[in-house]
Amino acid sequence: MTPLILTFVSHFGEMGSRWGFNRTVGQVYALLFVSEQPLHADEIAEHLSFSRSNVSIGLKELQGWGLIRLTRIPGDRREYFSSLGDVWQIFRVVAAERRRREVAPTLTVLRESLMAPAIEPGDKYAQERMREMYELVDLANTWFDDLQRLSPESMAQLMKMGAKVQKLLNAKDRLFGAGNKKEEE
Amino acid sequence: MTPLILTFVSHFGEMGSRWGFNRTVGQVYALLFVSEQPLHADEIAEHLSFSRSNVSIGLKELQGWGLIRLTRIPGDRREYFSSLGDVWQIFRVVAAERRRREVAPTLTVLRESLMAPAIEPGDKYAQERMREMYELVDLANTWFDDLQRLSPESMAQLMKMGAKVQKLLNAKDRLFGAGNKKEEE
DNA sequence: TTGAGTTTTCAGAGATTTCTGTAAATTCGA
DNA sequence: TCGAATTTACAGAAATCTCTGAAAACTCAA
Repeated sequence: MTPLILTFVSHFGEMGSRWGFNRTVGQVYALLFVSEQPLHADEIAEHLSFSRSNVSIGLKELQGWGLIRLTRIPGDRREYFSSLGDVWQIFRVVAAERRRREVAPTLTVLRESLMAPAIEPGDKYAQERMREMYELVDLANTWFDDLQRLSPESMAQLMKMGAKVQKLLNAKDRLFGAGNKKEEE
Repeated sequence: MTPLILTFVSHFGEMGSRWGFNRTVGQVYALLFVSEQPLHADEIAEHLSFSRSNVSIGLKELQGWGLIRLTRIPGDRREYFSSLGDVWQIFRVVAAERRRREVAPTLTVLRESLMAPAIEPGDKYAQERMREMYELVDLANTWFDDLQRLSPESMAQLMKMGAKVQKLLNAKDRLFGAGNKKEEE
């Protein structure tokens, strides 16, 4: 590995834990991301100085995330892996997976807590706060889910607009009427 | 603690690790979030069966995040804490903090790697991939930063619109011309 | 300034997560 | 079916993270 790649790979190892996977997984992914050719497990283990089995587990997890692709090379029995090609697709996969792991369970608990009867004193206030949280998280979650259906081009356009989207919303209100809830939902 | 609150608090403990803080911190925050009155450290320690010092550290971290507020009650020397009132504000704080902790360091490493000369074979390809990643992460990061300046009302309006924002973008292009890059950047 | 009430610090115990090496399982050509 | 190449499972070692209890530090009224 070149020093340039080493820096990148190490950083991804450190950040990995913040992103929901461990150091090994982060480094394996980073290495595949910047590799022009697909790599097999032994190459990866050697480059990163990890045990072969550790790499094996990491590769399995990355396949679980859907972030790497298995490639077979004719005449070679080993399994070769490469990263997903398009960064937008990676973005989508990671966002979807994090929603599934971080957000969905919380929504379930909140929903169940809101359905439960408020028996003891304090429950009613607690449920009010939980409802606020539920509504916001649900809204944001659905929104991201919607957005990821947009093409990369549309996403980029929207993002570049940044807060100017506000102006567009105002313009829309002027044109079509702000009070028309049907239009919005 | 009532069973309802207990469920909520436990869940936040479990999820805490996914959200960048540990079980103690998650539970302390959850408890404060659903408490009508501010609580002091001993109450929290007793409710959650944590050691007093553990709670102290947790409270400090939450103050670091800016998620709780210290309230002094006249005639009582103890420090009382309460959660931020508005869920939108909480959302903003958490999003900003995660960008700072998770995204900013990655952008720095990527930027530095892109500035470095590509010496060895493979570096050039690696830098190409890093550039793609940098551009996307930077764009998304700036976008979130922009968005959080919107009022909760505007945010809610935007979110409820979901993918329909696409239509608005198309309408804008028809009205003002799609090729006008100046408008978009 | 004192001292009771309160908060913070921190070393080490305990728990959890990560990683390795070995062994078992799988795959596939012959 | 056999056996060589490869992948996977898993028990325990190593590393890391979390939590506690005791003691130090701080705060404020008297």
